[in-house]
Amino acid sequence: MIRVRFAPSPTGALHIGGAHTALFNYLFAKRLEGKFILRIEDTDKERSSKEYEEVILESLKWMGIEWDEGPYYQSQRLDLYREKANELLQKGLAYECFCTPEELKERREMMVKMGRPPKYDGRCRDLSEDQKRDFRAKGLKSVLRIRIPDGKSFLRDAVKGDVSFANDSLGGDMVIMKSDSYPTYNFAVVVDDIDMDITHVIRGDDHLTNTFKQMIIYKAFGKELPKFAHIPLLLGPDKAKLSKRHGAESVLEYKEMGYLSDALFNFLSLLGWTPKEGQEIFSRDELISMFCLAKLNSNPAVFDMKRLDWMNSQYIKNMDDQNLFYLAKAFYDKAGIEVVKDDFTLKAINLGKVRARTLQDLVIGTKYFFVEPELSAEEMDSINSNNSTALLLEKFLELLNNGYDSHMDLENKSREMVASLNLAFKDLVHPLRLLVTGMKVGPGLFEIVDALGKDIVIRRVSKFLNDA
RNA sequence: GCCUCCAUCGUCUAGGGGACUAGGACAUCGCCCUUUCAAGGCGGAAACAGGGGUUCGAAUCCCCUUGGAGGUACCA
Repeated sequence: MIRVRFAPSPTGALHIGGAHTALFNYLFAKRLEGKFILRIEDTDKERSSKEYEEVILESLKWMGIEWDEGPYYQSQRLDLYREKANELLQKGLAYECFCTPEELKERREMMVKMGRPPKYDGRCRDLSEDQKRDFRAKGLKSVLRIRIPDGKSFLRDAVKGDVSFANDSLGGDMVIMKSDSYPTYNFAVVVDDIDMDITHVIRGDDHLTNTFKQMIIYKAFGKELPKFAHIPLLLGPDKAKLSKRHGAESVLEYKEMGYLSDALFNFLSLLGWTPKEGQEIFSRDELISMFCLAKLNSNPAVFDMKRLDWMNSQYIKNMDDQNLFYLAKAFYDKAGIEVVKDDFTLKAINLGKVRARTLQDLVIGTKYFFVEPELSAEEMDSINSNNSTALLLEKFLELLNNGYDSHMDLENKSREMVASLNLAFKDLVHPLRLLVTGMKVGPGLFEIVDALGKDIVIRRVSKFLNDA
């Protein structure tokens, strides 16, 4: 049974990079009918918060990344880590260290200054019982460090291929239990991954060094390694690791901007992976059925908003009007526009969806269906500047009152009318559009008029004619 | 500094020794359509970082250089 995990730490919202990692874990698990486990890594007492944790769960749900097990909380598994750490202590594979953070920092800086790589010097490796007693008597708290053996470690990574790493450059014997008797990240991860029978660890490239540290811990426990897959990081336009500096980065922010979960899911899947040449739009099921770890790219990808916009617009324009309504409802609400699901609203959505990149765009582009447009003085002037406008509008209202079969029919009748007056068609269309929608751009005018209905159009046009 | 990873159009990528005149998509430009803006259709411009090898033959394999990224904590 394949078992993978996504293990965010609740020290911030779920960001796009995290979602990308979660997504690949999810696709992999689904493809091989395995389990996707969610684990909250909240061993940083200072920075972890319940709020962030909730945001992460909500983000995953919105993305449609459902977990099969968990969430497990590391903060509730402290006894296990202590027990396992003690095991290593008993075996002599770990030892107590009384160096203070200040001392360590000082020594590190010194080493860097001397042009040497910063590394713990192992001075507490072989303390005598007397020495330890002295330290404790002075009130010093100890951490537990694991001994890092000499030599080189080899990793067969599912996406990177073979990587080797000298244990010597791992930074010296590493801390596994902090002085507050909480486990460190690397230790808790390994204890949990072993305990939870994780078979494949799929995580960001930035963990590559951690993997080599963790391999030491696996070895200390005499456990088999899971398969590792380090997927490339997502980059911002400046090619640096995607972060807050690049603007929107949290998953929920994309939701609020009006991106569809399906579109983001699709878009993120194609960052670092090509399921099939010549196709860009894939359903979740297609992505799951085609997923293959070995086909992931090993080079990092830039997160391109323009491409996301395009993909989102594809999903919007191909979605049926009813479903789009359900998704857009929240955005109308937020804009203070009251909408109900009726033919009128669905027609508005149908006309608007072709030119919307986001749900926000859709709301802006269909607002005039629900709210009387307001024209600026400048726009009024532009309408008034042509002295045949009033005549054209009056004639148009007559046509409208006389009835028509379809928007095509109405358009033909309008063209004939304008031609009979020897005037230009655009002199009718542009002012009419502005009066009816308050905008200079949008769907076909006669489709709008038809969808809006006679009453609304007559009201908006007459208001202008009467004021003039 | 040291360690590790990475390197094809601006961006996402196809490519795993000859099918490459390097293909597709987004973005961009032009044209068509047209009452506008989109959408759609058609077309254009646009890349193998550089240098050495290996080979009859290299975008593809190896090495070096350069560039970029990540890591280097009692953070995760």
